[in-house]
This record gives sequence, structure tokens and C-alpha cells, in this order.
Amino acid sequence: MFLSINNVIDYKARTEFGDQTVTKTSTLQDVARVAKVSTATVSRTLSNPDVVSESTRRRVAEAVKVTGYRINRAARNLRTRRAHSVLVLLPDLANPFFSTILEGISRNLSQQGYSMLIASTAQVHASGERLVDYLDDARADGMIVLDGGLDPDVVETLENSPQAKRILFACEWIDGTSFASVRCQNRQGTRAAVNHLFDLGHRKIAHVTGPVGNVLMHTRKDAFVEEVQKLGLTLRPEWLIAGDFSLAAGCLAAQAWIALDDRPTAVFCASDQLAMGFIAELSRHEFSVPKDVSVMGFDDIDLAEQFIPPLTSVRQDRLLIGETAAKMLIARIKAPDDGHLEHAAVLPVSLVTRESTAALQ
Amino acid sequence: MFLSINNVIDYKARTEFGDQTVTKTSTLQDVARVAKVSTATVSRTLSNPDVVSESTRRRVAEAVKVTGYRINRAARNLRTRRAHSVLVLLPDLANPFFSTILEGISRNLSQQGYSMLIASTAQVHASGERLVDYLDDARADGMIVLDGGLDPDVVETLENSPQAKRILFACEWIDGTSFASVRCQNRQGTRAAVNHLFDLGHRKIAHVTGPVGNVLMHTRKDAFVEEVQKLGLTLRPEWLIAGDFSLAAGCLAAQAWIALDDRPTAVFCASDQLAMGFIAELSRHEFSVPKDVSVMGFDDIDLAEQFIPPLTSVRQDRLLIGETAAKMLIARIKAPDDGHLEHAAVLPVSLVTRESTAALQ
DNA sequence: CTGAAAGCGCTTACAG
DNA sequence: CTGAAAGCGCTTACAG
Repeated sequence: MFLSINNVIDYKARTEFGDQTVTKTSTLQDVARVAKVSTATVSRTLSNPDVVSESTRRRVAEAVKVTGYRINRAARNLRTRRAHSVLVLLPDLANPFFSTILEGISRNLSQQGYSMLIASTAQVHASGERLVDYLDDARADGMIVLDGGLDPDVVETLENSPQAKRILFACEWIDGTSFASVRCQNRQGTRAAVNHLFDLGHRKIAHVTGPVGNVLMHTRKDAFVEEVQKLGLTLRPEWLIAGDFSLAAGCLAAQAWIALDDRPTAVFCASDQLAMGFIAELSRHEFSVPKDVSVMGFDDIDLAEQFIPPLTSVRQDRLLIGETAAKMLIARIKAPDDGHLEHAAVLPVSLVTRESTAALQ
Repeated sequence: MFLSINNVIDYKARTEFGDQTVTKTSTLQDVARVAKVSTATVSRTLSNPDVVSESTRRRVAEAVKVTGYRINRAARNLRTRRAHSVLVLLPDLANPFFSTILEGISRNLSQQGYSMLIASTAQVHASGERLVDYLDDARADGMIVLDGGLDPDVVETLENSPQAKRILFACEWIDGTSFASVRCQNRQGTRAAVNHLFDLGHRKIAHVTGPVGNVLMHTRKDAFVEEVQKLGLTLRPEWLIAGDFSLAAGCLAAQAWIALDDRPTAVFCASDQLAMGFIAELSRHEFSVPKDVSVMGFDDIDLAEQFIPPLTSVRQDRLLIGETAAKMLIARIKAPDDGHLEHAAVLPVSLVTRESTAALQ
């Protein structure tokens, strides 16, 4: 039987509207009619071809081609009680830090036949919806949360939900909760940073922190203090400069550094954006990096390499974080009661040495 | 009637599993039973409260609270033949240029009760799916495409689809097609850039272009050539330097500029990333911007302001682009045959003057 | 290996 | 203003 593309359109038009040339999407029914089998058989052929006979498979395949059949996902989702999609929750969509993580999540999800839904904490809040509704109303089967700063009552609702096992935190997490999570080696990264500066001869090292209350801020700050003390270095209170991961905070931190009587010769910033803002502001005040002060960041965002000077940083593999998060979450969605599910993954970081840090003169 | 949160759980448990303390999401049926009305009435009360009586409204509201009812979107989507979601297609998820646009799209969509699905061209391709399937299989009601570089056969499939009206291009577009689109004033922005450099006294102006084949690259390049000629300036062929919007291409372009005998005193780059790469590479070769050459970009990404030197650029309002795209698309989804639908929006740009450009010495 | 039938949870003419 | 009933397009025990 020879079938041109015209047959498809002719077929559809005839089936649904007699002579009118209006097309309508074919359904399983249409395929079944053409293949002369039941809809059950078509469904099986499509989702589990091994259980049907070779000849049935051929006829169904042919009928699918003739009718141009595409499965209706809304129908399948209703019947299987699965949305086949995952919600990724960001604190802020406009923050480029997350784009590579999204790429990793999306890659793994689409490979597994899941779609990726995106929302930001602020927007969900503003729309008056509850986060847990995404799970409760069958819009998403699970959730990857990239925001450790959720409101405590939102967190409580999520924890008490029967869906709690389908929620996974990535990058950030919330202490005292039992959600699954993926994160990087924040402590090890921080230690590597401090030791890198120490090895360059620096003995007065400052730290520009993330925002107060942020779990990464505290983890990195605590690790910083610990390591500096372990190395027997002096740490004056004003060498812990409060920031918030942003470029603007980096600028302010630079002003704080400039104002110090006894200036540290090296600064470890809790993010690359902080480090870039810090360096930018210094250069406006005629200070030069690394000549006057060594500065490094955390994350190794794409731009770090192109920055002037190229930025020394602690590299997080954001693609891997995303892929791991998706993989772990889908495993939980598929087998929520499997006792062997991985519950927390801690991914390696690496020190990337560039020109923004140098040996103490 | 006093109702504590415990009633909710008790209710659910009793209804579905007798004495067992297992919760199950309530359905319209459950609400109807509690409110002692039909499911039709519950449905109406929820979606169109004006048509039911005051007392019914109260009883249903009460029953919703008691049962903890959440609508099942898969069921509603199947019944209404609407996915209540929109697919946003990016060329590349890891590109931070798009994050603010996504923020704008998402804001408007969530306000209108739609979810945002995200995919990248490369991934859809890799997964063996067809783009049009997202529309055909009821996963999405429409599509915002941020990639003007789709394969011609993909474009043809989309154009010939009955769903073509539910596809909208943003930022980029494809010449010769009739898809709706949102874009910025690329020509005006380019003209403003050239005139800015001209007004600073520059007479030898180079242009680093985007990638060959890209519609923005050609639009901006053509506008550049036109304006330069209109101003009566010399334009040597080697002053049109081929790039591709990336940092790396900016570095290469800088090397090309350095190698010229007769170096232009100003360079208009087709993107901020190009300009940043250009400046970074120059500084590695001991050239200083704007002293040795004025450099400017296009887009005004967040980092432009923090760059060293702060970058002069043509500002696109990416939030507005996103919001406009979402608004136009949803209008089309809701009334596909309305003859008065806006078909193309061209949004204003503005010149942002910073320190990377200066008067010719 | 295959089919008849039930049902996922909604919405919406239709009738009253 | 309200209800009974049909049906959106699938999947999946169950029976053969």
C-alpha cells in the first residue's frame, strides 16, 4: 500500500467531517479502526510492543502513519495519574547562575520522557498559589527546588505533604528538614580556597559572605573561619564582610575593604559575582588586582574566565548538579517506597587558578 | 460548624479507606457529596460563581475547605482540550541572555493561569521528538520561539501545521514566514550606536557581527553599513569583522583589530558578550579602552554596568519583550480567529552611554 | 495474543 | 438556578 502525505490529510478529513477539508487530530480510536484491532491493542503496541504479535505491530505502525496519530498526553496523564512533568522552582528567573543547572535538569528529564515546568518562588507567591498545589493538582509529579530561602510555613506544608518524597533540593537545602538533596562540596571548596591563598603567602585573608540566613553563606563562612583558625591565622572581625552574592554587594564590600586600616592581602568571596563587583569597584579607586590584593570567587561561572583579570574560583559542575538532581528525583517518582533510594548527593568541586590571585609580594 | 484541620484529614481517610489513616486527594465528587449538590454545580461554582445562588456558593466553599479539594488539572485539560501551558523554546538553556526574557514570559503567563514549559532546540532534536508534537499531543497550547535558527524543514512543518497561529517568535524571527513576532528596534538601535560614535568624533568605525545566517546579525549589519554610508564615512571591508555573539568571538575579533594596518578608532559590537570579549583580549595586549579605541555593545545585559570599563550599549527591555510575547500568544490561543490580533510588536531600544566609549583624542 | 468494558476527574450542553 | 448524563482520549485489569 502506497501512502503519500495526502492520504493522511484525506483520511482525517473524511473520518471526522465527511467531505469538508477540516483536519482533526487522530485518536487511538482512529488508529484502531484503520488497523482493525481494538484500542487496547493499539495502546499496548505503542507502550509495550513486546506483548503483541509481529503482524499486529506492523498493522498498527502502518495505521499510526496513515492517521498521523499523536498521543494525547492530557488523556494519558489523567488515566495514569502522572503528569510526566517536573517543576523546577527558582528564587529568581533572571539570575543567570541557574541557566546551566536548568540545562542539566532538562537534558536528563527529556531523556526520561519528562517535561520541565519552571516557576519562581516570588511568582508562585504573588499568584496566590501554594507550592504544594503543583503536586496536588496533578500538574507536576515532583519538584526540584533551587531556593533554600522558602518561607518556613511553606516548608512546613511541603514537609507534611504526602508528596514530600517527590521534592528535592539542589544547590541549596534547608537544615532540619528531611528532603532529598543534591549539593556541591561547599566545605571542601572553601578549604581549597583558603589554602590556595595561604600557599601564595597570604596571612591576612578576608571573606565576603553571602546573604545572612542563606545556608550556603553559613556553610562557607563556617568552613572559612575553621580553616583560617586551623592554619593559625589572625582573623579580625571586620575581615568578615557581609554581602549577598550579588555584584552590587561586591562593590560595597570593596569600599569596606578600602576603609580598613589593616587591609587583608587576599579576599575570598562567596560567589563570583561578589568577586567581580569587588574587583570592579577596586579598579574605580585605582587599586589593582592581584597586585594590591588577591581576590577569588566561588562557582566558576562562564564569565569568570573572561573577566579582567581572569578570576580564580572554586568550580561547581552545574551541568552535573542539574543532571543528578533530575535523575534522583525521577527515581523517587517512579519508586517512592524504595528504601535504597539515594537521599543526598554531594558533588565534587575543583579549584580553578587564574590571574586574580598571586603570590604575596 | 467548626472545622479544624483535622477534619480535613479525617474526612479524606473515612471516605476512601474506611478507618485507615491513608489520605487521598479529594475530587469534585467528594465536594459534591459534602455540599449535597451535583458535581455540575460544584464545577460551576468554582469556574463561574456568578451563575449559582449565594447559599450554594457558601456550601460549596465550605465543602471545598472540609475536603481540601484541589482541582485535577489533567482532568480539566482533557475535558477542555487545553493544556493551560505554553512551551518556550530556547536555542540553548545555558545562555544567560534569555533569563530575563523568561522572567517576563513567566510573569505574564502565571498571571493568566498558564504554566511555562521550557525546552531547547538541541534537546528536542536530540530526543527524536518533533517540535510540533508539543502542540499536537496536547502538552502545550502555544509556543514562544526564541531561536531564529530552526532547521528549514522544522519551520516548514510548523508553518503548515494547523497550530501555526499559536506559535510566536520573540527577539529573533524567520524571514519569509508569517509567524507572529515580538522584537526590538534593531535598526534604530544600530543607527543610534553609529551616531553616538560619530558624535564623539569617530570617523573610522568597525562592526563585529553576530553569526552568519542569524537574522539579528544581518539586520544589524545592514543597518550599520547603511548608516555609516549615510554619514559619508569610509568603510573598509576588513572593518566588518565576523563574530557570533560570544565572548570567545569577541576575543578573536580583537586579534583581528590588532592586526589591522589602519585601525578603526571605534568598534560597534553586535552583542555585549562580543564587546566584553573584545575588551578583555585588548587588555591582555596592553590596549586600553576607551583610550586606544571606543567599544560598545548591544543588549545591555546586567553585567554591562559592572564591566571594566562600564560598557556603552543599546538597551533592550528584555522583561518587556517577555511579557509582550506571552500576552500576544495567549490572546491568540484564546481567540485564534480574531482578525484584530496583534501580529508583530517592535519594542523600543535606548542608548545607554557609559565609559567604554569616549571622544576621539 | 487480543477485546470488551470500566473509569481516571473533570465540563458542558440540555432539560427542567 | 440546578441536575442527570455524556464524553474528553487514554490505560488496564479481566476474561478468553
